[in-house]
Amino acid sequence: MGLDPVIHAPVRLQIVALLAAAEEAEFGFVRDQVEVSDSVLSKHASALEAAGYVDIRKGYVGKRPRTWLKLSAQGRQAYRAHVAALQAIVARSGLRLTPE
Amino acid sequence: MGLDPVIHAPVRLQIVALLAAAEEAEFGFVRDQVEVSDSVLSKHASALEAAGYVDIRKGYVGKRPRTWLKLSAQGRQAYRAHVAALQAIVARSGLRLTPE
DNA sequence: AAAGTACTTTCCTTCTTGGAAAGTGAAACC
DNA sequence: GGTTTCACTTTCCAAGAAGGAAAGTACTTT
Repeated sequence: MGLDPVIHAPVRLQIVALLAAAEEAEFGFVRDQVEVSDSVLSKHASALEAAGYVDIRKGYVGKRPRTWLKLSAQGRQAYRAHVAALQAIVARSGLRLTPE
Repeated sequence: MGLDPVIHAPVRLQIVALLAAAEEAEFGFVRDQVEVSDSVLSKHASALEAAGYVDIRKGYVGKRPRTWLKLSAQGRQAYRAHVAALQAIVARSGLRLTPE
């Protein structure tokens, strides 16, 4: 039916949509935007990485560790396909998922 | 975050979107469109009814029993809100969930 | 009486999630 | 040097969701 089970969970949809908008996002930024705990984001990020949808990069800001997340090409494509599937479902109802 | 957990599950989203398009739909029609078994549709329909989102009407066609499902006003509103929430999330990514 | 129709319910097993808390490794503080 | 803190990660656990299979229900049809 086209919906991607890896992306469909509410938290993951939010993470992926957020990442789709940016090149890369910091772990802490995503955590705050999506409003989840460290552990929950960490788990979802790992799951998305395992699926090949997200690349996790570790580095430093000054001397402090920092983690960045970004959508892989595969993740971007999967997200687009997922949104298209949502669109197809919602379009059946006559709604358009478009603002205003 | 606005997504309605009752509606969000893939099968339920499909059911609700389908019902949103019509006045009423027959059980068998919905089952075939959504491609689930009798038991799965029956359970989801009951869950949606318990949430107050769907009205289940039983009647006959000739002498054979038949069940119709329809979105309640509350269900329609919840669906609209859910779609708006999806829209809000997806819009962040720059996508629009609009066809073409 | 037996079989079929149109679902409904129960049973059971699996998957997913989330919160809480402990763990890790490096850096900063006293 | 020992203790905290920071930035996550992992483990533990308990709860809820979901689906398939199969049995059940209430009639009707053959």
